[in-house]
Amino acid sequence: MATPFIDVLVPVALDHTYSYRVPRELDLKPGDLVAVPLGARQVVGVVWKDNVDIDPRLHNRMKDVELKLEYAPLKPELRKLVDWIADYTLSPRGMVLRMCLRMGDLGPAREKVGVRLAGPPPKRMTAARARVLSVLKDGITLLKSEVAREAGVSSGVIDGLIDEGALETLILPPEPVARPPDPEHEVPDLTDAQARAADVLRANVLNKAFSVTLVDGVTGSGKTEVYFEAVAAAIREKKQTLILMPEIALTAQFLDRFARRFGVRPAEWHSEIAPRMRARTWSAVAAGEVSVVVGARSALFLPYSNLGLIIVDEEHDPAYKQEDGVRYHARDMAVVRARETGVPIVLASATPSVETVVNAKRGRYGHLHLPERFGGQHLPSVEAIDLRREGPPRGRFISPRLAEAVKIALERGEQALLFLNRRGFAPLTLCNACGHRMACPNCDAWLVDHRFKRRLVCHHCGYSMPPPEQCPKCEAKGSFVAVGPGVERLEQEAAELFPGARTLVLSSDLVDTMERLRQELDDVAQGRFDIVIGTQLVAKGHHFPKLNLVGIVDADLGLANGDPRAAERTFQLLHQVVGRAGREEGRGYGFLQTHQPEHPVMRALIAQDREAFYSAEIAVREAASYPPFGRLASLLISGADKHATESYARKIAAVSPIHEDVRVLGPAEAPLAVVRGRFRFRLLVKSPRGFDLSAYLREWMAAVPKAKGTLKLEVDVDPQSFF
DNA sequence: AGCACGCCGACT
DNA sequence: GTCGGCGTGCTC
Repeated sequence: MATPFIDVLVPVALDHTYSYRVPRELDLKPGDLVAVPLGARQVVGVVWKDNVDIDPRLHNRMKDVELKLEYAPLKPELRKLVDWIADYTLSPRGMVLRMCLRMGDLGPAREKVGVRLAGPPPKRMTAARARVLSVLKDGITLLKSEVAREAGVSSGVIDGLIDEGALETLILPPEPVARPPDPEHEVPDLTDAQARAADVLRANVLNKAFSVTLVDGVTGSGKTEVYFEAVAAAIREKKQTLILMPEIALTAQFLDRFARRFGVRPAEWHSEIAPRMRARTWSAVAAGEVSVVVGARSALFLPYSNLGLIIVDEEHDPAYKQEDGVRYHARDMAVVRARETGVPIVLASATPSVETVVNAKRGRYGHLHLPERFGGQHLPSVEAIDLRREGPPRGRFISPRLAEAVKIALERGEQALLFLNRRGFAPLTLCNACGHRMACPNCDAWLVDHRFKRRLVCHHCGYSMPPPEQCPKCEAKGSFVAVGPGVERLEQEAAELFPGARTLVLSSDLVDTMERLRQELDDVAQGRFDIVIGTQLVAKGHHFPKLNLVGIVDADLGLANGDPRAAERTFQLLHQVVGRAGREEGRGYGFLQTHQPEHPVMRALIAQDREAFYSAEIAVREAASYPPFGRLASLLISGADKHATESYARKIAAVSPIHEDVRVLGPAEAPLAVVRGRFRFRLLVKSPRGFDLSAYLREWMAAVPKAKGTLKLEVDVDPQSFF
């Protein structure tokens, strides 16, 4: 029986559901997708509750459900996830639902028209017509455009043949979003350690219950091969698998790797999928027609009809944290989704996050360790170059020892990678006459000199200006000097040190399309360059068979910023970069240029003693009650006026609920005190592990005066970045 | 007067 | 998030 009233959650910034009347002819149940009027518009929402009681005061305001959409209803597990994430992150439930409903526009499906032979050949035969008929011989059906291309004729020739009745047209069914993967397509030979790990994961999949397993192994140890066996098991069980990847830049080559193992590419999901494909993928996932989805964090919110396994690749990657809108960590929410759905989840990384390592040590997560590189490869040997004793000459950034090592590598016909996580030419432009530093007018940051683009650029707000002819302060002409290195400057230095070497700079601001980047990475892999100078971009994915030497130009960069996760991030990044060396031929070498070779991060990298780093870092976290030994939340208060912002921040701090377990620190100026012309203050909330920080924050937020004017308050539970 | 723009509150 | 209402201030 149709219920008279239902509650609908709409994808807008509202935490509460709205009630609607149900027209007699509609039968609606929780999870159903409906179109409802909202203000002047119509939106797609989801029935959250049926048979609801209505506040009589609402009766004259209530509207009717417009229609029910022909999609599978959102399952209870996904609706629970929406509620859970909204509750945890203090976001409006409607905004979390919105992430589930980003399904693009299905619109009227564009029909693909195929043609095939029919009836007698045409009366007048021409060479062009004969070619068309021969392309279509044996009665095969091809797309009109394919026939035109293969026969080398214009579509007019084909249309003519259709008009005469020699060909007939038919509407082709749309290509499926993804063909079914074949779990037996190319079963790999696994080492003993890999096979044992694969057995455990397969058993977890067959067990069909919630479990978390860390698969932990150095680059090249075959983590992917191992978890592919779990995926194969899920496919055999007719269950869907979600494989989360930190960035879309990585998915392209991953899809090929998947295709080698399973014979077909999986479905793909990220922000750059075109609307029509999005819509088709969304409904295919909901209908259970897709068995494996590879995607960025938003793929977590797809309406899987039959989810049986989740994989989080590179689980430590900071890109999993969404920093705007709903602030959630996709790895953590994936664990929640696995729990809500009752399925296994695999976290894979060569350098797992400290949180995950601690969970594994405590026995909450299973732990599979893959100790060795595949095919007997060795890990690169790593040495420190102490910049205090053997640094480069003034104004140079490549030390003599590193330069020598690069020369030797080049003589051997090997490639070298110089890693510097800094875009542009120089991070600071300084007037030699008066000491003036070129700063961003909108942010608390220096302008970065980008010589290729001939501009000074702010990396926080995008402001840019041409390099000034004269100092804006003392008006001296030609007095500016570049201070510090960026990748562009390294290229200049490399050109002087290694004349004749073919050098490529890889940096996100120099790449315009993913296609181009892929091409360049491929060129490197093919050995068309001798020296690669790169930022973060080169840390991931692609492997370069001829690369044997990695030089970290400034290993200390990133350690100095006072972020509690700085050491972990630096370790993960440098480990990953150094791991680029020697993956295929010979033994790789890594050099760390550092001012602090005794730092635990450097020591662990040099001794190849990962465990030493984790124990040191875990001890630091435990002593400071930092995550995972305590919990953090950050409140960022920003506004156009410094005093108004600070006083609002103080008001917020003043109404924080008193709780013996909770400490509220601040307000203090945020590390980047001004961004995009907005002043920023921060409050930090510390609580013990296991404390319900969300409930505490909700109680607090209820007492906070509403932000007026340009003031803004953002809450971040489990913040990852402290800028 | 007519309208562009920004701020606010409501949206069942 | 998005729209409309309303006030402010500027232009034809």
